Amino acid sequence: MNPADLSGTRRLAVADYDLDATLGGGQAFGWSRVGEGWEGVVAGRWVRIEARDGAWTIRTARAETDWEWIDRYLGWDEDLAAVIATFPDDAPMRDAVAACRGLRLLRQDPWECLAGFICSTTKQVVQIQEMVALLARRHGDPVATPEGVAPRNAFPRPERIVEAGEAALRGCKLGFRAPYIWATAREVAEGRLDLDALAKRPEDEARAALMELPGVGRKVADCVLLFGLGFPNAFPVDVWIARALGRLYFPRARKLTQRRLVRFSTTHFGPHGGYAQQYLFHHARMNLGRAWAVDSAKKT
DNA sequence: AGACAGGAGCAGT
DNA sequence: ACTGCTCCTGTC
Repeated sequence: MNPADLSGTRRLAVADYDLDATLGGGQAFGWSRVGEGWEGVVAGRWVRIEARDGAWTIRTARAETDWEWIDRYLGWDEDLAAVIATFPDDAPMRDAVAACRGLRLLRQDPWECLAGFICSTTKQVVQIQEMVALLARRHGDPVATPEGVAPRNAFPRPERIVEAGEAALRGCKLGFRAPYIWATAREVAEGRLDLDALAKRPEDEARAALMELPGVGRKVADCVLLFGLGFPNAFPVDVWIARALGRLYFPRARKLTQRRLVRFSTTHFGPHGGYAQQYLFHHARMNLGRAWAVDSAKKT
């Protein structure tokens, strides 16, 4: 290797992992498709991942001796077959698994995950990505990038969000979410909420603590529990899931309350309900489409 | 061009 | 417990 090239490169064989669905499917908002790969910032490091014929190339700006940070984030060594085996054996799940096999759950930084999903309310993925990118560009700390790659910042830590102030956050197109993010960042920055500690608490307690935060309701809290804190049974019910569940499991129901869907989802889908949810969600969005979902919602 | 988007919080019933 | 309204901002 050229001694002037200080970047780290790692190659490994990964099976049963759909990188596009996982990084671009709406569970994380900081990734961009660049050429044949994905580029983002994980644990304060710029990283590029290319998947080709089951072989991955992971590239970093600096040489790395320890890859635990990215292994943990991607969770590629998780036994997907074992997870899928816990799903209920019904037609909707079989269809979703057949269509999306290889879709995975990421293990994100809890703060970045929380901030991202506060931004997500009443927004579509591309718009959330834009807000998150603006926040990073204007308020995040720079990370090292390889020669020839444009400078890039990490997602701002809570302290930087607090410093930025609400007006600057509105400038990042956060709209009415600006005061939510700001106040939540302050709770974390000033030590009143220890996000990492939530992972060790019972799910109900962790959820309740999250829902104390401004801008965090049940759905956002469940996203953070599932995508950031590692609670495998957390099951975010957004409009897509609500429509999909209604159509697939309650085709004759007159109306479905959020509460009823939450109760159904947390009991019916087993110990890895969150994983099952991601499959149903992605399948409904990618393979069935909006017309399918909306039509079903109206056809009460 | 008015509704709507991968919600939350609030008041009112 | 449920309904209805508002909160920014783009997009179709």
